Amino acid sequence: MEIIQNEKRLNRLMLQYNLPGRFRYYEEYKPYFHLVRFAKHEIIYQKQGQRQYLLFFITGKIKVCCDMSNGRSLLVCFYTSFQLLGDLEFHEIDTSTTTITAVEPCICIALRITSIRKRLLEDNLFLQFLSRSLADKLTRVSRNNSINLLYPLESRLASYIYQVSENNYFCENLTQLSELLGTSYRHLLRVMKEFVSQGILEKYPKGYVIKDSWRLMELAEDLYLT
Amino acid sequence: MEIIQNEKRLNRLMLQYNLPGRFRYYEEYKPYFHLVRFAKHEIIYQKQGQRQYLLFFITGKIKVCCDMSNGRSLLVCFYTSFQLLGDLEFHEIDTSTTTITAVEPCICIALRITSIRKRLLEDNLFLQFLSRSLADKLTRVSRNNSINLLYPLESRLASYIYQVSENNYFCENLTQLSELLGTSYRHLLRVMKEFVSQGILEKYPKGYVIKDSWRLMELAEDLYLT
DNA sequence: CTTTCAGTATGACATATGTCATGGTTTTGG
DNA sequence: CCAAAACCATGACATATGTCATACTGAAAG
Repeated sequence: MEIIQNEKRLNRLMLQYNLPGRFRYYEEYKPYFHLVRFAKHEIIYQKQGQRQYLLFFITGKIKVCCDMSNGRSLLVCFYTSFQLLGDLEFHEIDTSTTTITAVEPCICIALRITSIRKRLLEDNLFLQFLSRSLADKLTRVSRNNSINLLYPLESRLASYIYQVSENNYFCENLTQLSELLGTSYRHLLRVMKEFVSQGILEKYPKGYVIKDSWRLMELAEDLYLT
Repeated sequence: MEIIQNEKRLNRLMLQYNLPGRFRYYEEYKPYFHLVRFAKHEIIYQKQGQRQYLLFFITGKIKVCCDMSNGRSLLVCFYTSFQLLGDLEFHEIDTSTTTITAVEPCICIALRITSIRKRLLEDNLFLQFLSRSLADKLTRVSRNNSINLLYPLESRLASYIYQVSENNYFCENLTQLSELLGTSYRHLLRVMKEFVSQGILEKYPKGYVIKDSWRLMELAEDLYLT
């Protein structure tokens, strides 16, 4: 996380995304807002520890994964538009460990909450926002789960590739990806090959090129969508 | 939903479950609290419409299902201990439609919110509670999803049977159940048969008897747990 | 430069699950 | 009481997915 020293831009963004309207005591918190940037692949949130910040995700793309007790990690969803991050962690629930990673460079507004946490608990505008954010996520996650259960790997993989690719180029560690999608490496490879033979992807020594972006989207079945 | 006219019991339960401590303006809401009972199999929450109540689930057992756009319905989880119901609906999100059914007779405290909704939005104690409740659910649902993805139907079915059975007797509409578990009727039958052949269940003309409750629990893998 | 290791790739086989056809049984509406 | 509908049951076959063994490759470490 790199802090961007640009007061003007910070203020512009805060207005643009209506941050003042989301806090009753906005003025009090003002000194604790910072404009920050995350590099591609940088980890934004992980486990405990990182709880000193609440993040307002502004632009870029992030990937949310759920860390399992057996050490595995499963994809939950992607976000590409305004979101509150750290809402779960705000409640200091330890049983949940999600890891949020920047898929593309991201701009966020960070609110350092260590010293204002107590005050935020009295801020009903903020609490409404927090609660609404959680409600939205719950809705989304429930829906995604159902789709996960109902559709084959093909859909999840198509959606994943569609979302993380840049310039129609897809290149990721497939071993890790199989973990993320909750499947076996073997099977992942099979489906990748299937995509290739269907002319959706084309294999290169390093990574794949998307040849039929439209078809990929069709297969994705609205999964993991933002 | 049947209202139980028993002021004394209502007050006792409200104290026991610390309802006064969950609202800043508790006294204002007092006239809107009611003690209610749901019969076994009665629908507690469904779609829109039912939003005039917030429910504090006290005793019994309930089943939460997610209604899909294609008309299907998928099991989300069970609850057997204190829970807030209607938190999602409180935010008036239409995309989410969950149905909550009483698996066993239930006692709840209903709070009629039609006239106090606005006031509740200013009640930061309540908002904290609401938000915390949503955070817990989100955590749980994420976890269950992952398990769903990682374990075979066997686990989900075992957990389901374990939870809805009474006196070691299990008797439900298997066609509906297959829908609920996101699988095919055929496959459900197969696994049921498997349980029988393993001596976990015993088939009777009407329903099944659990012979090996312990094994069933083992198979359940902590799924759908409360 | 060689060894090691992580990542890639593939075949063979097993298991989990879905689909379809078909028939039996029970419930229910008339 | 009969017919229709809903539910239960099972076989055959297809597809989705997992497991294991094995081998190749390129990059990192010594």
